[in-house]
Amino acid sequence: MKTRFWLLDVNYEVKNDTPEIWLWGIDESGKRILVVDRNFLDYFYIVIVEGADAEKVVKEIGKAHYPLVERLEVVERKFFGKPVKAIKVYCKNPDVIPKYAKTFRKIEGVKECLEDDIRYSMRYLIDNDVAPCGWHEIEADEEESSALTVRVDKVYTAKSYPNLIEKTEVPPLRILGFSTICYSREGSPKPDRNPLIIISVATNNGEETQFVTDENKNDKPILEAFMNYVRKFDPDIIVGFGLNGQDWPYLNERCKKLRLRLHVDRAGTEPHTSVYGHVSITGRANIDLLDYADEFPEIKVKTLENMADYLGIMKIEERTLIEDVDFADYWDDKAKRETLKKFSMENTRCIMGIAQAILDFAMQLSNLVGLPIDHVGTAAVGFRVEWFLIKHAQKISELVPKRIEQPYRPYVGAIVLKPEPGLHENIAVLDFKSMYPNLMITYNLSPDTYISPKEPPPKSGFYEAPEVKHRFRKEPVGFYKEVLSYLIKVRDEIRSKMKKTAAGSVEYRVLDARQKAVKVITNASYGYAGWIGARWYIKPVAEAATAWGRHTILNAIKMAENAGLKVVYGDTDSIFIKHEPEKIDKLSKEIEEKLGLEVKPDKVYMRIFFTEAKKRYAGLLPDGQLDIVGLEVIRGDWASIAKKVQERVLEIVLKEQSPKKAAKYVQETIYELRQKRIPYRDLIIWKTLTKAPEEYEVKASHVEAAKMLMEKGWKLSVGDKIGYVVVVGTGRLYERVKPYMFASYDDVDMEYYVSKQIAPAAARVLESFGITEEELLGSKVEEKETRKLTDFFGA
DNA sequence: GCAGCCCTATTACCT
DNA sequence: ACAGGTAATAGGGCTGCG
Repeated sequence: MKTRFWLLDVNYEVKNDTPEIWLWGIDESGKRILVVDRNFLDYFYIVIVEGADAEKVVKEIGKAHYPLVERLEVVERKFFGKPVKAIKVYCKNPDVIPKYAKTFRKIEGVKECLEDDIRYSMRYLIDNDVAPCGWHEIEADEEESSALTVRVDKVYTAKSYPNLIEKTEVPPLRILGFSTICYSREGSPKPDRNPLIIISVATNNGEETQFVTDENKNDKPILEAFMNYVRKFDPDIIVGFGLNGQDWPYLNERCKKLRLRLHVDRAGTEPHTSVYGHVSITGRANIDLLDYADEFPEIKVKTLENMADYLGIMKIEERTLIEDVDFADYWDDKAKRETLKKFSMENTRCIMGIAQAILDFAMQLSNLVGLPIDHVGTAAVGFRVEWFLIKHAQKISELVPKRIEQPYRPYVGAIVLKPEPGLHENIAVLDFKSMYPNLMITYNLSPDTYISPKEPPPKSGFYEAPEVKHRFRKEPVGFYKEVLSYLIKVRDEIRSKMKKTAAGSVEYRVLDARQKAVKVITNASYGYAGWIGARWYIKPVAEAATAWGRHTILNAIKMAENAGLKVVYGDTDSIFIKHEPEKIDKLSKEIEEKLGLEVKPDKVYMRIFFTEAKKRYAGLLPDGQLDIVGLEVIRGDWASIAKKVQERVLEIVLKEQSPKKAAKYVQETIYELRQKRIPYRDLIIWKTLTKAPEEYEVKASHVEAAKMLMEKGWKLSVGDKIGYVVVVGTGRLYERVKPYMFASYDDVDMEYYVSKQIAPAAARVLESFGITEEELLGSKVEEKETRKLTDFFGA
């Protein structure tokens, strides 16, 4: 019978050298199903040396008799666009492939083995055009009494391969979110000594539950209760914040210690860490929302509360936040324990809210890229692009290259113009639409169209990049060009469909998530091309893209100037010019005609302020919004107080055009700070630990703060953000810092924040208007104070 | 011993 | 573990002072 299902998760098992693909899905009636497919043979390729005899290699392998080789097939494929002869080696057991590939490489006439590094489950998805988070139809028999002990409504045996069907909707899914609190007085909790004291769970049917230990902090019962709850609710998706790095490893270890089996999946196995460091829970999708925090660069410190605040789920001001250091105190103090419980439940509520905001995107990304939803989040951008490419390579018979370790060789990038410092009125921004992807399309820049210097020019012609002189065939259409054209076309289609869909409807939301996913992959394509870790890395491809980019913008600038439009700034693919609508209109048309790339008039600033520096400016938009770029306001490594002051200064300067008023405001804030009336949180400075503390060549504040945390038992790792404050004392700056949780307000050195935070941030703007840092430094305010006193005494 | 200079390490931004 | 271009701060080495 035919069955239609939406694919949630995939895994494989090997039984007696026979592999089985397990497709976990939800059918149209909402039943949870498992389809077992035993029909698909795994394989890899042997590439034959040019001119060598493939049949001879086939015979050679046959002679040695490899029992797990099922079949050999001589095929024609392409490798970097060039035709190659290859042998497709079908194997009974996918797990022997790496070993066989290694062995066969040594046979005479064999150039190399390829695609032996593609996992069986991914191979299955790619070859059969099966997409996670998408609908499929399959011919399958129901197993009446399955021998499998799996938690689903129905088990099927596949009789055909699945067929992709067009259907955008997502079936109703059961979603469970949870967060945990551990008890520790010795720094970071460790599973062998510290119990879990609270587990807060919520589900998308509105249920909220807390599992809280007794006075003895005996967590065995609550762990059992939690697992029972999960199995009973039987979620399709489990969400949390920091699940892969924190919760699951901790739960795993803790259960081991308590001699419990961590059983939360649909097949009776334990959660296990898999590719890209994601934790896999068989039959369910385990989604760590922390992985999606990177999609929001505005969130500087990637914490649950910051993310929830940013997404408008729960405002920080409306919460009582409790630091990890204080968990034990809150628990031990009966009066405060309820606050801790409330905090924990709120965390889970935040998780459910964020999940709602992100799941559509995650599903669309998974569906587009082809990686199962639980992998796609943990996979770095480069790998997402790569899987999308691999999926496409299969369709055009292009073999997937091996990842080769390469030395880092830098190349020249984009052009940035020096701005015309100071204030400007009515400035329009003209942007090239997706410049790099479009350049790659226009000039057919691709790994498979590149002509190396030793090759003769092809008859069908070639494009030669300016400056760097790299050549690319005009024909045939390159791999990248094909993929990028498809992405751009699809995104346009989605967006026009969105216009016909009611904004706010479910379909609209899904479409919007889809177009965002497409955009993310499109925009990352140039970066991928220049990434030395890329399987399809060919430096000249990226180098030619930037060369054409420089050529394009320099020409655009020339045209603007010839049209009598002064260019006041520009960066990579944008030019900032005086807003003269008719001239700009004409210019846009000329650029499109002569340079073959689309431009779009972007913003028009009523007023814009440029510093002396590139990449740092602030503009006032017609709706009164400030657009701040590169300045301290948007940097995460400045104290909030300095950022707030600078933002207000910019607002006064741009809206009221009164630098004097701004200066006065700065002096007042400095006064407030010295009076200790500025909240402590506004004085914390956050910096990322980019390597292990001992690897630093020079002493640095955040590293010293990190060391103090580690000494007190806190586990820190590379990538963590360290929050610290500067305290009073002598010596170097790094000798006067403390992790913010360890210092008190009275320790803080206000003069540091005056002279090294507020003053420079404000002066960055105000010095353009003749107000120096010294003037801001509060001397006048102090004078006033002193004068008052002298006046008093003098009277 | 330290101010002043210059260079480098470090971080986080822009497109 | 997508690219290069850029700004800004603090550390650290060195010179030269007296």
